Amino acid sequence: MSGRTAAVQARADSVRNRRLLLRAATEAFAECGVDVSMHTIAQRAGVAKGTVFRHFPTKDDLLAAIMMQLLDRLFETADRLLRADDAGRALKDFMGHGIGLLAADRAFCDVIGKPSLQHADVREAIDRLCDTVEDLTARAREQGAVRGDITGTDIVLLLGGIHQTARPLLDREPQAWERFLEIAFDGLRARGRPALPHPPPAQLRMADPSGVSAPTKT
Amino acid sequence: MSGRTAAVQARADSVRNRRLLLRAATEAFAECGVDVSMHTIAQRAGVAKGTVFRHFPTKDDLLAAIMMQLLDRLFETADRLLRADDAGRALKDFMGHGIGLLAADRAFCDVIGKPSLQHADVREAIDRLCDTVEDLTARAREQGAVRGDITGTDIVLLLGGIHQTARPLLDREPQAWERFLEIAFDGLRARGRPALPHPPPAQLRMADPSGVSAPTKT
DNA sequence: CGAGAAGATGACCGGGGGGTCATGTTGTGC
DNA sequence: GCACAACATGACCCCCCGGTCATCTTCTCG
Repeated sequence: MSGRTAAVQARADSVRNRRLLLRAATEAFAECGVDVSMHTIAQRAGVAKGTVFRHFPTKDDLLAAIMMQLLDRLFETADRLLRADDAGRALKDFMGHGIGLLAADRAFCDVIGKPSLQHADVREAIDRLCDTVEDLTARAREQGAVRGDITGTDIVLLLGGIHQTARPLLDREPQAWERFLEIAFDGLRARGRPALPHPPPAQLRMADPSGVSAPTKT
Repeated sequence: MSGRTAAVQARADSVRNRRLLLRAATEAFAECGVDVSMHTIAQRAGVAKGTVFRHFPTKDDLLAAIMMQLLDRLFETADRLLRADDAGRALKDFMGHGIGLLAADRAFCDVIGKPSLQHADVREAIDRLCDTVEDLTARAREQGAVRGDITGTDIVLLLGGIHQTARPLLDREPQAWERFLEIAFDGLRARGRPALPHPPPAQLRMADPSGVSAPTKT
């Protein structure tokens, strides 16, 4: 380890291409969703297809690298809002943030939507995020901002649902989700209403329980 | 036209295969969504791929034929509920019906989700359905069952959204959507709340305004 | 500047999609 | 029962996907 630069020095054009690639992939995934082709991404980055696979062995690796950025940013937001005074406001702000991300990135919707075929990193990041949302929700519940039988999993699920509600309007009215977030949040308050007809959903766990991440020493 | 049977008599095995095909396609689309392959559908029907294309020139034709069945049934339900006394209850029942259909048929979700690349029949059927939902909603609004600034388009959009909310739980808890329908409906009531932050969405029109269906004589 | 290694390239592969068509098969009217 | 039209079949076409690799280019270090 020779101080600043690592032992193996990356070539200048390599790091340049990697940057171009990440930028192009971020944009392409956001616009087109996970089904955008590697060829398209390569074109938008101005490199050949082989170069993409040199930097990211599989499409999943590339997708995971980009999703991790999004998830990390969202996690930071959630973690910061955990320190807010008004827990109800914080929860609603977080939901707005999450829905905004979903509206701006089709690939993010796709990844959140189907838990299959994803990198372990991504799955764990989602789980961490869910944990933080659970805390956010618990605080809102204690402060009476939402009814007592609402869980963090409800909130996580509602993120995708509210975005989906406003999705057909995305082109013409990009802010329409605010309307449906308000409706949903009014439903979450709903003081004096009878108990909800279905029990609270079990917590979503993306990382499979086979002990991939947490070595339980068995 | 020679009474019961048409001038050109269809062969017995042909109508048999057509029936098998429609059954298989209905099931396959419901289970796998619109991306299920024509080969798969042919296999499940017990016929060769060419036979599928003999009965339905393109995949879109087959999909449209099956979606029309669903839409017609849903339209009948909506039309019947229009005659109910309790308009709020009727609206909620209709939403439950629609969400149940979405939960049971992946292709239905896909078709409703993306308005592009669809048959004109399907688009018109969806528009007709939207009109009826508008009526259902107007009655509920007049009876005070939902707040005054809720439109039929809100309801249509919420159908997809509520289903999407419960979708990750579909395998383990197929009825979970009831919970989120209750939350959303509480939000739709929400007496004494401030006005919603975003104006009511414009009515969704699937049939393009180029005058394909309604000859506006221009 | 020269040598060598790291990187970039795009033709190529196997798989799977929707759709076609020459050929073989079968139901039907006379 | 015969002849013919309607029908069924599956090999085939073209396209696009993710991924590979022999070949060529370019950066870097001495």
